[in-house]
Amino acid sequence: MMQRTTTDGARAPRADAQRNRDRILGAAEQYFSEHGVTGSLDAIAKRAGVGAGTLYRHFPNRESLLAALLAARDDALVARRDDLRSGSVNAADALDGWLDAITAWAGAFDGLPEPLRAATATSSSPLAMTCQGFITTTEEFLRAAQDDGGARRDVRARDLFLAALARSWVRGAALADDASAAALAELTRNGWATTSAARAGDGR
Amino acid sequence: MMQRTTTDGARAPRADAQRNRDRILGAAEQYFSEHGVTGSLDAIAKRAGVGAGTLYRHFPNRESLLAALLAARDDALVARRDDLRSGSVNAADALDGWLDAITAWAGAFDGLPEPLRAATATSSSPLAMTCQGFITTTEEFLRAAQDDGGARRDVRARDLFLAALARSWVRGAALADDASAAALAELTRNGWATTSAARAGDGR
DNA sequence: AACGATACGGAGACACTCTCCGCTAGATCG
DNA sequence: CGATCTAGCGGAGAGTGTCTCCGTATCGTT
Repeated sequence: MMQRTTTDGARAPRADAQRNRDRILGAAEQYFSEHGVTGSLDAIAKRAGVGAGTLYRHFPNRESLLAALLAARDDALVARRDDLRSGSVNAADALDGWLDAITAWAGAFDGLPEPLRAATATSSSPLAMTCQGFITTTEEFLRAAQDDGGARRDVRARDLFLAALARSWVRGAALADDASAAALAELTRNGWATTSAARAGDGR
Repeated sequence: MMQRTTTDGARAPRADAQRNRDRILGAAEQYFSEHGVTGSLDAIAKRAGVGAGTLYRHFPNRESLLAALLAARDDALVARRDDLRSGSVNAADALDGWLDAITAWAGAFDGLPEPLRAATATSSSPLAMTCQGFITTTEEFLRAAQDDGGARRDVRARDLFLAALARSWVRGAALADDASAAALAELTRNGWATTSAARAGDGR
């Protein structure tokens, strides 16, 4: 019998490898939830019942582990995007909803915004692709809102993405009570949305 | 001869202690500038030519070292505050200038916004007092701008402070080119300003 | 059953934080 | 100017975490 191959010609993964990978992801999900994204990787390996070497072979560094973890959640965000695309009467509301979704997503684990920001900068991290994708989606929503007259023309999607990340980052501060979260959400929306006289001034 | 005492009766610090303290601060300033605020404390001790114990006696943890470092810069920020208080025609511009000053201040070292945010949350850190002071000042500027009709009434000083910190945090991302910094500045201002005052005058 | 290929595990090298305590060297007093 | 008292020094080392290396176990195939 021929060995099973993946579509791109690589050999199928060994059964135990797949099992370990899943265990690690499960343990990591749990551990990061409890201790934030800076929790000990060795502790995750131990919790998963594998050696440190196994963990690092599957995920060479913290970022790639994080990326794998987030990949599982991508679906939810993509679904949200589709919901917003089809279900919103108002392009500005859709953009707003999308930015909220990103903010929530970036708050999945304590301390997550930091590596996400770093990834957005380096573009050579496993997280970078994910971020880039979401920036692109943000671009679509933004353009629609702009064409609709609901968003200022001098705003860039990348900056809105960063602002969403930043909101999530601030939220990590215990001080940022719920009121702060809401306040910053509104602050941000006021920042990009057009109001009656939307003649944006020159930025000085 | 009487021993020199400080005003509150404590004994004057020993000469070498003072010298070492200064050396540590100098080395830390340099090291943090080069490596960001997460740089190795032991390396700072070595660069300062003192033992690790000496460093930790003077500054029990990273935050207190940071706080001492920032205290030296407080003067500049206070001066800026006074400038803005007296020299601004427009209360909104003054607030804007103050928030810019805070953003710049929080960007003194790479990674500084993170401990500042944490300090703002815990209120039991040496950095917390500094932050609290600046929030209070922000409150003054904000109130003036609100009374002047230049800032929305539903904005809180604390949130503006956090937003300034967040801007500084985003700036740490290499991706955040200069355009992003300016864009976020404007985004923020549009967020809190009333529409009539949204257009920045000579905000400096 | 036998044999590669693949993956496992955990010891250990290295880095960093922070403490402990014997000793040094300022400060003060006679 | 010693003598003495003690604040302050330094660095070894314990604890924790990251990440690698390689002998060994296991999988999948023939």
